[in-house]
Amino acid sequence: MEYKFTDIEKKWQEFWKTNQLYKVPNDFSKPKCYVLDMFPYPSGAGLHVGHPLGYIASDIYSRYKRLKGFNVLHPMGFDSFGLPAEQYALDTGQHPAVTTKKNIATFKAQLDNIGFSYDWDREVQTSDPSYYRWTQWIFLQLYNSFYNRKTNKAESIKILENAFEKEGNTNFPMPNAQYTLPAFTSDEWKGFDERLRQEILMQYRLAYCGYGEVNWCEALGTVLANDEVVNGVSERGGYPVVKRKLRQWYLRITEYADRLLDGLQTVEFSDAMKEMQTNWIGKSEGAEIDFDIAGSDPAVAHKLRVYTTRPDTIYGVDFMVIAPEHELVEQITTTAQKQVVDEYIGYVKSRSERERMAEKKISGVFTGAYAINPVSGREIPVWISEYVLAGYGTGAIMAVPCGDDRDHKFAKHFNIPITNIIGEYYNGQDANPTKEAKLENSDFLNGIEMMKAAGIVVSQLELAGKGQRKVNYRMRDAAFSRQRYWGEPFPITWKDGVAYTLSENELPLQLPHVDTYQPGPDGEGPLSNIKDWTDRNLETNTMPGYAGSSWYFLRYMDPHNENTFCDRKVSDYWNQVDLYIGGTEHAVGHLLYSRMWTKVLFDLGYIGHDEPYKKLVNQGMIQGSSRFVYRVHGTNKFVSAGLKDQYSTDAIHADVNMVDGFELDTEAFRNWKKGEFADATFILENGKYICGAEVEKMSKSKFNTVNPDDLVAKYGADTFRMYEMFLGPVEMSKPWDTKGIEGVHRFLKKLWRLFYDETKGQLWTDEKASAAELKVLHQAIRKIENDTDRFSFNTAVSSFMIAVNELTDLKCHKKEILQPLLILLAPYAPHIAEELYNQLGGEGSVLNAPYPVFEEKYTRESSKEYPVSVNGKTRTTIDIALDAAQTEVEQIVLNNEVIKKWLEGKAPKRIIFVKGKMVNVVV
RNA sequence: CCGGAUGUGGUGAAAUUGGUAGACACGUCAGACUUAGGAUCUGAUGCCGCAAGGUGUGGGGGUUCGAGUCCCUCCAUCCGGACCA
Repeated sequence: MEYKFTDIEKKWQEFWKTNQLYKVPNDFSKPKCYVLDMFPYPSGAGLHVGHPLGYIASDIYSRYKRLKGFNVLHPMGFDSFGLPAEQYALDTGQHPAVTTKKNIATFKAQLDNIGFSYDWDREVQTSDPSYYRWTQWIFLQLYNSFYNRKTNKAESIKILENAFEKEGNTNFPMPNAQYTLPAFTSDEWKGFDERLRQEILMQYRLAYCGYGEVNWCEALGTVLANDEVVNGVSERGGYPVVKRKLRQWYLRITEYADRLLDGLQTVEFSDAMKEMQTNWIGKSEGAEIDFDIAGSDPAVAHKLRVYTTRPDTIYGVDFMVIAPEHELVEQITTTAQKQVVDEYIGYVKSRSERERMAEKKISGVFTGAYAINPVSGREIPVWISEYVLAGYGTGAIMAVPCGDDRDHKFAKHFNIPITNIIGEYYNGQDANPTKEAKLENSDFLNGIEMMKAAGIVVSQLELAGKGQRKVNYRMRDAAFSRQRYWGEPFPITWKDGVAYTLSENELPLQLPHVDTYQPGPDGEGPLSNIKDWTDRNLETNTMPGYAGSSWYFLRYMDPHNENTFCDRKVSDYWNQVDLYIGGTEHAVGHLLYSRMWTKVLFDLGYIGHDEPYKKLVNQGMIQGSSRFVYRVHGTNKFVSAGLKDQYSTDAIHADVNMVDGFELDTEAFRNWKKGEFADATFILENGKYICGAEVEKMSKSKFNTVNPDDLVAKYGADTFRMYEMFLGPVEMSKPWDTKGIEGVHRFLKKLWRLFYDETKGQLWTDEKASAAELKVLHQAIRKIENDTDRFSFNTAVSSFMIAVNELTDLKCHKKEILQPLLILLAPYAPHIAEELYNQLGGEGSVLNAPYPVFEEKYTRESSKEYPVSVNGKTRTTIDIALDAAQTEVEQIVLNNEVIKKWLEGKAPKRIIFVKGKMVNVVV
């Protein structure tokens, strides 16, 4: 009997489906394990071999945990709102709902082909009204909450309203100090009209509407989040992005900065990932210091407030720099300098964000004004320069050229004298940002270490009322609205400029059907073109892509609940995602937003945990390995890669699927692209046409995509699964190479031959296993269990191969050995494992079999022990090297080889002995 | 510039706490069975060398009885953040 993988896989996939073996009950009596993949955006291109890498890893782990007796939640769904579907709709007129549905069907078929153990009953689609109903509901919770800095958690906005009524906002300072009315009393509050009250409350809400500079992308007609902008262009499409003021919705994620930072201590993310999130949050501790402007009327004295992380360098301040957009610019510029300042500001405005980032030219201009150092009383010139950013800190800095590189370059460029406060740490050539120097030229701070001085300076400034400690974050509130159609509508109506929420029983607010997807007027979204929508005064923005993905892991737990987004008892049971697998590209987007939403839902008491993911594994990207053919310029001749230097050629992408390794199938090439190259002639080397190669991103346009369906058809899903794992560690990025898949396929065939012989048929027996056979089995159990536990799937696959090789050598066909081996294999190659397990007469499905238990006694070496006396009858002096933990040696176990040598007269000179085990004998 | 990661045969890669480097597989070579094989099996395969032997984990230095693994330094590649005071 042959290994007919296609029949076997079809048979068992149907069996699992009809018997609902993947159905996961919310059975609270069993220990749980939640294994989650980042759900895909169902693009029109379908899956390529890069996608399933993480899915296979998580599927193996889920099946493994299931065998270990856990109730495993391993769901899949689709992040089906998003830009590409809408872009496609704009191009073709096809409704996003239609294309999305089609794409999802394709994805599901492709996924099922690989044999994943998803419980499709729990599938979620973010664009489904029964799902986004709850996205809208959670939005309302965000909208109706504020962050109470006293209790350090989100609380109902009603608590805030009551407080305002009683005592004004003295105990609840406004998070956004830029607002024109930062403080008010109880009486004032009572006097405010509805509109003003609502406007004030808006300054506190966790989801709020405001005007702000946003990243506006003209080409996409929409606003992008900071992390969707890469180097001044849009991440998707690479279109230019400019700043523009628009009415926008935001999430007040900045209030959670500290908790998002602290939470990282409690989760198992890679150091790289934690680092990225930490950098994105960008917490820095320092001080705000007020400098008076010299000569100004004390009554209206202009204070210049700066932010610094190094208050200890206060005596080294040689000049001040304020951002060109700073509000004080106009007020402090002297008449003499007015013209040059205006010119400079004009110049800065003419430069795009991109230019400012690309060419780091030193530029700036003196305002004519002087500030007074609040500690030394020294008068310091105030400059304007674009290297100071209006959006960070206070938009103004105190420049310490001897300690900061940018300040130093600026001082040198404009010939500003430099005060050295760090002695020999400063060489006159380059700034030195040391924190270790003992201060000089710093009056009462002289001789004090910089680290200590910082505290002293801040304390003194605080006493004098000229400064205070201040923590700054680089992270901004997240823009939460898009001028787009294909997203969740906001459950908000507008009346007289005041936002009102829909009531919960009006949800879901369904996305209306439209015939055109063109943007509305003034950068508004397509919804503003719909009369019925605008008549109802509904918000015309929609939510961004990350809205639906910020909580989907909760919906999987209780997907059909119509009373709540997820029952509290159910979320308490499934709790955190035990293993989350996905790419690094979501490091600062999705992962931060979903962490914030989880914390909010936790604060409001809807769930019992405040970090969504316990452990995160980042799968590497599978790149494409492109192939090129070289056409001799201006001809129809193609020259093999090794000879191309002799000609002038153009490189053309050739489809990797018609190349075997590097050798081109020239016939296939002639038939490719409807015969575009039908008349091609080839200049071969050694009778072959060799292609050039390059590693690139996997993409259809580069003809380097490989469809998993093709590989499954040729080798079977089990081979495909194991091969993807065999490629290397899941975390590592690597180019796809189909070549080695034969080896894995060969392994499965070899395994099959332990059970069946083509001529003899069934091979397995009920004989008792030998010690050698048991040793092979138990070594395999130990290794594979261990490897699976630590996600080292590539070495686990190797261990299977070793075991099967050894059993083949031993001609072992014993059920006692083979059956446990199949259970070990079931997570990796479920179809063949199920088939053979069944053939052996295993009870029920291998999916529910008990995992084999490793017993050490079977793996012990059976060697004889030779006690050797060292202090008694010595035949020679032996030097015994011990490791630190070892204090004495009672017995040395020598192996036969050493004894033999000893008897030949080669006495050991030194025996190296580590942790009770002899590791080396120096003869 | 800052931060993180990686660097091991022709190739993908192994090597739990420092303990025989290169497991396992691809590829290659030789052979067996075959009408044939892109099936299967056996053997060889880091490099230099006919051999004995030498050498070997990006380069250099160090700690150690012993270093792919730890420390210092330099180089290369990839990823992330970048005028954040």
